[in-house]
Order: sequence, then C-alpha cells, then structure tokens
Amino acid sequence: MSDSFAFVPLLLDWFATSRRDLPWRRDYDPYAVWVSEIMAQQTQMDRVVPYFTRFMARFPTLAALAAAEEDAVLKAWEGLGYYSRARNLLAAARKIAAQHGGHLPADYEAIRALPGIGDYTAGAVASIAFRQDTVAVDANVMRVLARVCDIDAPVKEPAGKARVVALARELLPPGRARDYNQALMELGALLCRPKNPDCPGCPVAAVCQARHLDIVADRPVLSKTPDITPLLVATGVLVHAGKVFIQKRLPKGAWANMWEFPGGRIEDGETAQAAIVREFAEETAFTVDVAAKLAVIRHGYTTYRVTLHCHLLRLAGSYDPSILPAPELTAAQESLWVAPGELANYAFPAGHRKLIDQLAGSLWSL
DNA sequence: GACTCGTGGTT
DNA sequence: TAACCAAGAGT
Repeated sequence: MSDSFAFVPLLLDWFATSRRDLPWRRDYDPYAVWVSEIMAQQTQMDRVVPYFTRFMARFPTLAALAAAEEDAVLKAWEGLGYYSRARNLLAAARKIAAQHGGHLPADYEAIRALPGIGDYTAGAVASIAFRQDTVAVDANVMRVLARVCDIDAPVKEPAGKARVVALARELLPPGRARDYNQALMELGALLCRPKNPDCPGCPVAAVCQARHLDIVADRPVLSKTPDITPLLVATGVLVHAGKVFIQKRLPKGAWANMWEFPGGRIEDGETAQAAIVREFAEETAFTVDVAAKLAVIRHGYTTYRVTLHCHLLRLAGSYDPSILPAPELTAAQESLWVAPGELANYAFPAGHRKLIDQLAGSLWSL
C-alpha cells in the first residue's frame, strides 16, 4: 500500500476488543496452537472447539500424543474429515519427540518441515505460538485483503495468492504478527464473510477499496468450481452369531486406516443388493444374502455426492452358525467380528457412523 | 497446475 | 435443494 494506511491499526484495535474467547488463546501454548491450526484446516473454528477440547483432554501434552496409538488419534478425529491431518499430526509429534527434544521448534523453516504443515500453518504457528514475524495467509486473509486492497486476480490461483501474500508481508506490523494474523482471519470469519459481509459493522470499512467502489461482491475474484459427481454406493452390515463384520481400510487413499463396513460403487444397471453381494465376494470372499434394507444415507465429499444404500446381511448357506469365519481380504488390511456395542470404539467415515447411530439398539436384538 | 482428501453449515 | 464454502497439504 502506498498511502499512509490506517488499516492495520484499525484492524488490531478491533481484534483487541472483539476477538473470540477460543481455548488456545488463553496462554498460546505452542502444542495447543499447533493442534488447533491442524484441526482448523478447511473447516471453521466453531466446529473445531469441541474436538479440540476433547483432543487436549485425551492427549494433554506433545509427549502424550507422541506415545499414542494411531487408532486412538483417528477416533479422536472421527467426523472432522481429512484424516491424513490426524495421521500427520501424530507423525509430527513422534518426529518432534525424537528430533527436537519433545518441544515444537520455534523457527519457521523447522516448523514447515514437519509433516502436515504447509506455508499457512507454519506461518500461523510461528507467529501465534512463538511471536515470529511471519504471515499466515488462509482463505480469510485472501478474502479480506482482496476486498480491502481490490485484488483483481483469482486468489486461489498461484499468481493471485502471491499478490496477497506479498501484500500481507508489507502490511505486517513488526512484533505484532500474532495479533495481526489472527485479526485478519477473525475479521474474515466474523464480518468480512463470503456472503452477506457486515460492511456497516466493519472496523476497516472506511479504508476498504471494494467497499468504496461498491464491488464487495466481486472480491475476491473466484475460480471455476469443479463439478460434483453423483455416486451410488452400497454397503452391508454382516451380522453372524451376534457379531458384526468390520474391516480396516488400506493405509493409502480415502479414509486410510479407518474402519468400515465392506461395500462399493453400484455399477450401471446394478441393484444395490447385487452390488453388495458382489463387493462382499470381491473384498472378503464371503457369500452373503441380503436380509433387510436398513437405511439410505446421503453425504458428500470433495467432488462427489454419495447416496449410500445400507443393507443387513447374513452369511449364505454353508457357514457353521457357531463359528465366525475368516475372510480373504482384498480391499482391507485387517478385519474383526465385533459386538455391536464395541462399534463405538472404532473410527468410521461419517456415512458409516451415521448408519451405526441410526441402528443403535434396534438391529442388534436379532 | 491439477487432483485428491471430508464434512457439515449456509443460502 | 443444489451449490458454495471453510484458520490447506500432499502428490
């Protein structure tokens, strides 16, 4: 910015009086700040807080996290999505325990080198936890600065983002990065929202170029959004001798290392029931009969909108009713027959968790 | 650069 | 309701 610009003082004054009382803002403990930043990626703070509180009770220190089992960390993350964040968080904790004496490094480059930490999170942790003069440019910051400074390039593309990052660096008040970064994000989250921004209530409205030009709705410039593909998926809850069959997904790809009921895509012209029978044959070598329809659950993820058809299954024909047979797994690393009440102890994708919750009680009396 | 990786809230 | 969006990172 060229002119003497009241933006930063106005922003900091506003944040001093209007910031939310988030748990990690009490003492800015580096471990707490780190966990909060990983949790907050691609979601919103209101959604993070209850997970954060439970996570810190379960893993109070970096040492406790480093010593944890991955299954326990995934269970604590269940429902938040992007589960590689949880696995990278654990991997980073172990790396810090082994290579940094159990303490988060304060240096930006050392933080940036940890798994699961990119430019944004490294800057956020360095500034918020350690008071380093680094920027932390997330979607809020890009939106706020695109409006205040009238950035006319798409901020989600590298060139546009580079402009915002350079701008954020120029504006950064030395020694105040902790408040400056959080204030930019807080303003974006509370007032300078994507839709229905509260310009009348905004502390920097007087210096906002988009506001002055009356083009707030046109900033930031958006990129094209990818199409959403409808996807039909079927899954089966196989019950035998009072136990339920679950399998642990492979260590790569979506929902890596999480538990699920077997299933898969319903092919063109195929019924949900047929798809389940086929998928169980392919993934477990079990021959199953569809006993009942349980639920239809709709959920979306990234570029898909899934309709999940859920059915109750029994082993077909020749299985000894008193023995829990072993599968031949092709799409999983491990499997278990568990009592219905034990399902609460395993981390499932949200769609399967919804199914379990819907079934609570009713089904298991069979 | 273009994909993948989740989920739930808002409009 | 369908579309858009969020304190992004890894490949």
